[in-house]
Amino acid sequence: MPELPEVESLRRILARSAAGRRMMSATVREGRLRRAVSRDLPAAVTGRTVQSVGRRAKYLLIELSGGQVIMVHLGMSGSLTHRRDGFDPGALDPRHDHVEFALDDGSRLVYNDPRRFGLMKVVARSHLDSTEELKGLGPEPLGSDFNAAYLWQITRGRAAAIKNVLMDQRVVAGVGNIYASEILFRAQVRPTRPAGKVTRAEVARIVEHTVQVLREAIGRRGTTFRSYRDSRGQPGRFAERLRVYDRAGKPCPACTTAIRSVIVGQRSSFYCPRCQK
DNA sequence: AAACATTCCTGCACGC
DNA sequence: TGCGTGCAGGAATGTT
Repeated sequence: MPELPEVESLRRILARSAAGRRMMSATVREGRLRRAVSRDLPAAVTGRTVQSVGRRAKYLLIELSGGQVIMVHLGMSGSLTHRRDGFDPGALDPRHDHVEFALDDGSRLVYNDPRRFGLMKVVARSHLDSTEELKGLGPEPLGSDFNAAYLWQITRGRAAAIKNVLMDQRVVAGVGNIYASEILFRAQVRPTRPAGKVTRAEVARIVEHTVQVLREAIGRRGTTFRSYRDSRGQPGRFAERLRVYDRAGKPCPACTTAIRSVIVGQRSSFYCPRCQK
């Protein structure tokens, strides 16, 4: 489930464990991701030192000496693990260890992605914000630019379902399918509601719970259903906090009515027909 | 065996 | 008409 909380968790762990380390080599075993990994990548990063690790939306940004940044997106099924002796790969299949960076302390950063919907590229830091990937992104959901006034204004007149708008990365960057369902449950708004018909009070609740859900998920290092692992190889622990996602037919934690599932914008969505209007 | 955590692209409908 | 925008649908892929 690489949505924002998963990527932010990776960032925090890597910022502690990989910062200051020098990259001794990079190996691309399988470069056919969403876009092909450039052949120049190993040469561009070898010998560089990891200065810091950032994030924009669901993109992880590994900042290197020399002004280069490795931009990583985990797609649907990707993970980036920091491995040393004794590392337990958990559910990760070594056949999908596509890219590997060897660090100067003998540890390795390994990008694993079964479905290969992810992305990895090297960009000059000065050009980061003008890349195709980042330039159209909306505000960070945990930043001050994402507020009720903004969401109110951007939803007016829109016929699309509120859940689709919330997941539109140009509207707000980082909310994916799982958290969208959870946010709307807490905000008591049905995922199918036309965005333009969501009231002021509801818009305010959506913003409030977006922040609350994402913060809580970051605190639990994300959500794991199947193979997602954080950079230490551990599953995320937000899965046990999910109130509606993947719980069709089970009782609503608030009122015990059976949770329903519905397809919105080709993505499965879950809601309580009683609590959510 | 149908479903799926992501993004990107196409094409249609609509309004100015 | 032509252009921009909004929106829906499909595709990429391997696993369970």
